[in-house]
Amino acid sequence: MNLLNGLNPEQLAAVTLPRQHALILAGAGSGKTRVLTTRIAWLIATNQMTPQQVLAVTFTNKAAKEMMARLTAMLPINVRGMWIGTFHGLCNRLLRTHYRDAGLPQLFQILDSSDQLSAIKRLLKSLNVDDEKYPPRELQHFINGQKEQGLRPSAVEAWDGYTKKRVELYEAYDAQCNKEGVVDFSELLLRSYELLSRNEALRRHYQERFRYVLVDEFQDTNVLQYKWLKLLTGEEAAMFAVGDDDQSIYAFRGADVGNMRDFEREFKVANVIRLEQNYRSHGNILDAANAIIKNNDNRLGKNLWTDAGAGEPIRIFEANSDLDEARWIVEEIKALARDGHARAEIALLYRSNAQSRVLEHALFSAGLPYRVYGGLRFFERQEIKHALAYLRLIANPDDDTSFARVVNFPTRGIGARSVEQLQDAARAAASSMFAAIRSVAGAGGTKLAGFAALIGKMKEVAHLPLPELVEHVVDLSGLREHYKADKEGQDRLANLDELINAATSFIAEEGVVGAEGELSADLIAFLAHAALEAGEHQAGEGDDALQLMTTHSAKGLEFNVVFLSGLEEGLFPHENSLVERDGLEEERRLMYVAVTRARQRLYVSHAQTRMLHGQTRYNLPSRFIAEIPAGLVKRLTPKVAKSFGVPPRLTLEQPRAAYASRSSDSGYCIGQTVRHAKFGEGVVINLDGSGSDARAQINFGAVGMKWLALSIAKLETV
DNA sequence: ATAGACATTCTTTTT
DNA sequence: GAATGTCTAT
Repeated sequence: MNLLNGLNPEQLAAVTLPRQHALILAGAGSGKTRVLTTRIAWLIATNQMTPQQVLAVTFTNKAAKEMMARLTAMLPINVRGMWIGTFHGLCNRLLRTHYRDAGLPQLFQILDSSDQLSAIKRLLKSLNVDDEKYPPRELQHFINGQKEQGLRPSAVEAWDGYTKKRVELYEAYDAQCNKEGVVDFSELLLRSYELLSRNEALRRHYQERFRYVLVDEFQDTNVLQYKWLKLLTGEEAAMFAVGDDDQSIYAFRGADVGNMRDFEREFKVANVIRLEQNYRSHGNILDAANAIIKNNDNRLGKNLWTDAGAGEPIRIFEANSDLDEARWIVEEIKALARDGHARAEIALLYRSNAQSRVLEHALFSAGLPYRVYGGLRFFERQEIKHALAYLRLIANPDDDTSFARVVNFPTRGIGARSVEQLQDAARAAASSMFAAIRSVAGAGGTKLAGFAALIGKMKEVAHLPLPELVEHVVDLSGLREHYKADKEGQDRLANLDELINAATSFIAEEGVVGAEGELSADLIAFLAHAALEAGEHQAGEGDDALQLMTTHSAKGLEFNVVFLSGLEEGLFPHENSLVERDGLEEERRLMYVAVTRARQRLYVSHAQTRMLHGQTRYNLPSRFIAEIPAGLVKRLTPKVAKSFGVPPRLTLEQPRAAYASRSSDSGYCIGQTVRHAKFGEGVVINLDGSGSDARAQINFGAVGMKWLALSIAKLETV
């Protein structure tokens, strides 16, 4: 059968496995996605199952899409109706179908992480809880952590008062969500898990339906996801789990590699298939990756090999500063481009998003086109979130998070005072803020009624096709006018137009056909889409641009050339990881993932000094560099060694003249006395940045030491 | 009620 | 360096 052509023996064994539980340990670049999709295609093509009988779960929308695209290419089937998707996407589908049984309103809305955070802040405020003692972020982490283990408040073990209080808050948070008809990400999972475990008929239905359950990136599943999979697999279906323990890099958000061992044991997996032949990288790169990961103790064990040649050595570069590093990368890229490398085949990877700035700056000045992945997503931009909040209120006026977001944006004379009154009224009536509007009297009440009328007006056009509805909402809400008046609002205006486009293409791609209700089903689907797929909705997709991203988001991708920058202690491995349990091992796996992204050439660089959080840091080279065998390495020295001069380090021993030169453009110099309206007299002890970014550290004596932005702080010279 | 000035805080990774 | 929060002047 030609589907199976070109598979190696292990891949073939995995693809054609009989209907039994299986664990596939798939190393980086070993053709994991191919195995997964070919297996589905093979099972269908050989009539072992119908397309309806498969459940395939991935972590990212990208992976799900790719799977569907490949399947379409292999088989003449319509993948639209198949249960292939992310955990969250599939749970959403489940809950939309069985909303009543799940105890949810039909039009429940999904909170993304930032919505969740503001919901928590609102909760703490309404309960008068000290947010110093219970930081919202920390509480969010706590709540999600419990949910990801499948624990409702009543099931959480709390021994100390602090935890008890947090559990209480968890309970109150859940109550608030229920009242408002919203669910957060982890709730999607937990809610559908509970739905299926409590409702026997429903569980049977799905267990009988799915004969094959396939899971991608199994090493990234958390406890709840594993339980969810177990439930759906039931007694009859066979679970096919593909994963790589060496690429487990999401423990920080609850992923539990232990699931791989548990799965093997609990499902009595008879044979574990290892895919160890790598089709991606040259030998040296693979050897380096193997050497690095060998330093981890907790491994299931596996060694990648390739029959491609050794290839090029790994190039290591030490820069004086982060700026230097960026400029060096630019020079190398220019040289690569001259040799005919496509820019899109070159990736710049870094550990944390903050590091992209310097690189972007250097690329921009050099006129090299680039594309940054991650960072601010389209649906996370404030103007988009505002527009979506209006749309959500149309669907569900009880969504207080959305309500609070836009009740006074654009400003319409409803201040903090009125909102507070409204919140009190809502609490007294145990209703949503929207429902409590009528009970607020006075001027504030009139304004609020006006807002309610505005939402009402939007509802009147809700039957229109989605793109038109969005357009009306953008206009009626006053968002368009507001950003038009804002001199820096042009980008935001463009994004709002882009939202209308997004609605158009959403309808074209996955529009619900013929839905003619008072509220379009398209709207609900679109809102879910916006929350679940924050979206790679970025320009420049097709261009030949350099690829910039974090090492995390590079997982699953590959490039001919990879630059791995900022390989410094404290940065990579990240300093926070050193105090976390098994943190260093996770960092090392991340390094392993990063290295194995490269096909032909790998650069590794680090800098002696780096600006971070507005401070200069002096970092040692990362321990991971030392873990690469010397025989695989070529150390590079700058071609024009002295041309990238770094400013001299400031030390007390240096003569005053050194300071004078640094200070020239800010108008201040070190040692100068200044007066601040509030802090009084002080002495400049350090200067930093230039132009509008210039800052000064000033010692105000008894008042203390302050860093002030010179463009903002009004300083008098004395 | 609102806008703007300013300080403080918090920085890993993200479905 | 950003994003958020707080304070002050209008």
